[in-house]
Amino acid sequence: MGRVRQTRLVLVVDRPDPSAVRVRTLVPDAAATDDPSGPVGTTHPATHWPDLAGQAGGAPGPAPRWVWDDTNLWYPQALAAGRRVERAHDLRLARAILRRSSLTAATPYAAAPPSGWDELRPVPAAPPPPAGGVEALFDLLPAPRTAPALDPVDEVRAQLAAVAASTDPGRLRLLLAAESAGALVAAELTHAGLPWRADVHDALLAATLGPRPRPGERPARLEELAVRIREILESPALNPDSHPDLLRALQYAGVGARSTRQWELEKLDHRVVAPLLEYKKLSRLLTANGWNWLDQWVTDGRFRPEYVVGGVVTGRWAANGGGALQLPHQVRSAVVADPGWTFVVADAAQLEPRVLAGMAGDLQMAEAGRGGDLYQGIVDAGAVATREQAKLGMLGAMYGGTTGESGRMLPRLARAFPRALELVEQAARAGERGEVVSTRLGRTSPRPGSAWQEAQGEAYGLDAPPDAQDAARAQTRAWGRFTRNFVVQGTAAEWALCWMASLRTRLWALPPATRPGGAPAPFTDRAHLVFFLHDELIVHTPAEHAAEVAVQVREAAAEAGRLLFGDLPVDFPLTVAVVESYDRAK
DNA sequence: TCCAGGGGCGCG
DNA sequence: AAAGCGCGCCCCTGGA
Repeated sequence: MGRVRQTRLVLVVDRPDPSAVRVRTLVPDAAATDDPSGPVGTTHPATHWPDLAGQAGGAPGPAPRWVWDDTNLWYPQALAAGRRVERAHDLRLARAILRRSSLTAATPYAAAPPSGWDELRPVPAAPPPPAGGVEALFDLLPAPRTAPALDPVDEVRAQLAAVAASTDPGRLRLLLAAESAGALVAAELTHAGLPWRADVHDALLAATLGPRPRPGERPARLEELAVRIREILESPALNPDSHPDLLRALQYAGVGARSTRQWELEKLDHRVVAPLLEYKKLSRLLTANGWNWLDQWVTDGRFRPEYVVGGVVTGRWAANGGGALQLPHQVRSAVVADPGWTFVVADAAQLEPRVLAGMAGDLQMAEAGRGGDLYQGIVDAGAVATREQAKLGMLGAMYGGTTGESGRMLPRLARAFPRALELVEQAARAGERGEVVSTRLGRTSPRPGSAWQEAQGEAYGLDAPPDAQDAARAQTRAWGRFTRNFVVQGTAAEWALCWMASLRTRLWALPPATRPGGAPAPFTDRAHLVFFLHDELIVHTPAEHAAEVAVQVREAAAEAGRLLFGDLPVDFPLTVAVVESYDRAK
């Protein structure tokens, strides 16, 4: 880009003592230059930090980048007070990346002994305030817990220096920006919540399980099934929830089950199988997403899980509470847009193999994925005969599968797409040697644990037991499968972060609904993200803006592709659906 | 009575 | 059809 960038303020916020919030200014922005040595600017004593966020955010020129120890300690309060932050740098998340990245391995930052910054654990996001009570409630929110000894100005300078001294500052800078943007999105997702119709959910449960039972009792439908199972197995005291109990009863009745797993039971020819599978299915619905779940997780028509950014080793998000990333398709009909609003549900098609094509620079695979269905493209390229074979084969390549149809496809795929297949093979070999691997942007896998190392050493000692070598070999392969998958899953997670970060900015530029809501609405008065699931997201939007949102979602995906892979011609097509409820997508 | 771990299953 | 990767959460069991 040829244009001159305007200086973006970097504002470092912390709470050195309980009575004051301190905001210090660093210039220039980390994104504009690698120079971390700007002077420390003014200090603003304050007790009401969202006002500062609001003032700084309203200043002319580019919005500042806020630097803080942990997004969850600062941002939920600002959101509750109606303030939106445009850019951030989360020191805890950035540190976790930089301390382990192979790109910074040669820097003093990576070599330094552990400090208090390494001990920071994710904190739960502050729960959103109940509707109406915002101003009064705000000052009661707990104080941020920054340890006084940990100076965020020192830390951010050290991080910027590490990035500048790394083997690829551009990639790391993008990764840190994306990770922090993800932290903002995660806080906003919790703040906004996923629209959830408790009445629809309750009706669904009642239709499937029977009316809500008294605490401690089984719903009627489930109880009927339990009775039938006991009759068929002639085991009057059987508790079908107890695996050992159930397995014993199955064996005693001569059913021939080796476990109580669904797919094992399905293979058996016995009249207990049908009611038992039905019982397990309904039981799962009841315990995982039944009335208790509804009571605990849905309030004011919103499901507000807590997302844990970087909670998975690969860089994927995890979630706490409510099983947010495991929402069964069975209950998605309860996810209903508000009146006058609608959902735009977008899903990145075959994200992981596309990311692999990009990383490997595999132009043949990129060509196979041009525009449409990558798996069909693999068939059309003549590599395999059917779409299902292409899918199984690619999954096997990325997960390390060796058996069955999946394994049989590997040689053909390797012939057609040598670069892509070679990349995952290399990653697997590195893992088997105990080495680390890295994603496109530089997130690096952990080293195997000490138990792994010891098992490797012991297996080849003089007095090693005969099966120690087998066990060690199995562990070796398992770690290879992990590193093989790490590069793909981790890079896909980076793509998704860039996608969301770009979309977040684009949605903010859209107009508010013509009929705004009542409560403070830093961003929920217009199209906004309400759900994220690895390669899929949901935007809740005023119905009149849905078409524009669909355009922006696609453009954000294209932008994410360019950010990760530059001019390499890898497409990232989306499946986009404009729907009133989540179950109507796909 | 508490808690770790296994079995199982939901999601990508 | 599960397998090969990554998760969270449920129930139950068995040991402290």
